Amino acid sequence: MATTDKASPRERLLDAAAELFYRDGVSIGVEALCRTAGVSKRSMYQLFDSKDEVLAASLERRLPSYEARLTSGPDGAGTPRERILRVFAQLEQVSGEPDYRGCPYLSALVELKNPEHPAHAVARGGKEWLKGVFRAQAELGGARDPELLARQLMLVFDGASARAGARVETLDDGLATVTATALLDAAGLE
Amino acid sequence: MATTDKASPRERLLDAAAELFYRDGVSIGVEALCRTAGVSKRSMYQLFDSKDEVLAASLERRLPSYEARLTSGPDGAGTPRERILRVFAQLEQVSGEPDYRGCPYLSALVELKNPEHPAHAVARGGKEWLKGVFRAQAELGGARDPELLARQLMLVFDGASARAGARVETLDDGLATVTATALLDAAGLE
DNA sequence: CCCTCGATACACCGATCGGTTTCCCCCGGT
DNA sequence: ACCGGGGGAAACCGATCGGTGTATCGAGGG
Repeated sequence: MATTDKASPRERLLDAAAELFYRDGVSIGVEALCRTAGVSKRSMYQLFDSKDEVLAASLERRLPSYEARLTSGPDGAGTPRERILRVFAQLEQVSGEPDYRGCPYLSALVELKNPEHPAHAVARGGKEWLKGVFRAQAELGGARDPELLARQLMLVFDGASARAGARVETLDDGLATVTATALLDAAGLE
Repeated sequence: MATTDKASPRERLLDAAAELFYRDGVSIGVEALCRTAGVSKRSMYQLFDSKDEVLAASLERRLPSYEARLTSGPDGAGTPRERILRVFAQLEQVSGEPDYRGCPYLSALVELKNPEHPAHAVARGGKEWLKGVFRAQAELGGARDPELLARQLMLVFDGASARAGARVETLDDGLATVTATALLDAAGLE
């Protein structure tokens, strides 16, 4: 197993949590979590206060790689339009993988109806970050209303990831990029 | 209680299930469900084969009113553009209610990761119906690519409902209608 | 009047939930 | 060689999970 080899118990727990939480939803049991992480329940509970904290920490840990993947490409290069469209192209690409289940942060927000849940704030942060990226590029590109454009792009991004993850839509024909492009054009982005 | 008065056990169960499932997610227990429905577990299990079937049936039961609400307005009237935008206006309106938690069918699709779940098919049906409405109006309105436009509108609809339900976005300034309008224009709808 | 049938209450099933505690082993320090 | 402590295995906690078995009740129809 990839997550069972040599790594600190903390890392093994966080990796296993990210995977199981993503695949099976919030209903992972502590038992199953610790079993696949190769860590005893006792150790888990002295590393974290509760299962909820483990979930929050696991979402937080994935943030950097999540952000890196979405904004990947020839480093720092490209026009604002290209940078924005690259996010949607990445989404289209990853959504084709057979075990794709949608954006983990959106799933968390939908599943954790209680906004007080520690993981809820982390997920909100992830979403806020992406919106910030869109907004910054919208400003750079001279969009008429950068904030509005960023919010519109988030609708498309979350709608696309949710629908693709639920297998009621397919993105591999460029649906997301073509939709985003229409909005960029309408917003007057260069 | 609204759902506890006089109605068949079946109806009381279905109503309670719709409410609890929507408010608390898939994790409602059979015990709590039956308690709030005022129906004994024994009765529930001779009306339905399993809890999953109750959930599927409750989603199915709500379909007609769900469809009616989204397409409401001066009956049969309006241009295709107006008919489409009315759906988004309705979404914006209902999303303002304090206990709005997003489209129940999208939530079901996200929470029930297993596509074999009986409720999964029902939820897919609800989504397919709305897409069909969009497509039909897109054709009537002479859109360049009705199928594409319908899929784009679904992205916006689901993104908007998910984000509003998760309280990371607010629709009351017309975000959904303005975004849909941009896509209608880009698609060449009359 | 009685009898059946639908519905109820409630105990019960094994499994699992999140979380705690106990016991023991092993490893490092001296 | 000895001792201390951290971590793992597993028992244990009360609660709840989805689901069933049983006995009772009450209303309606012959």
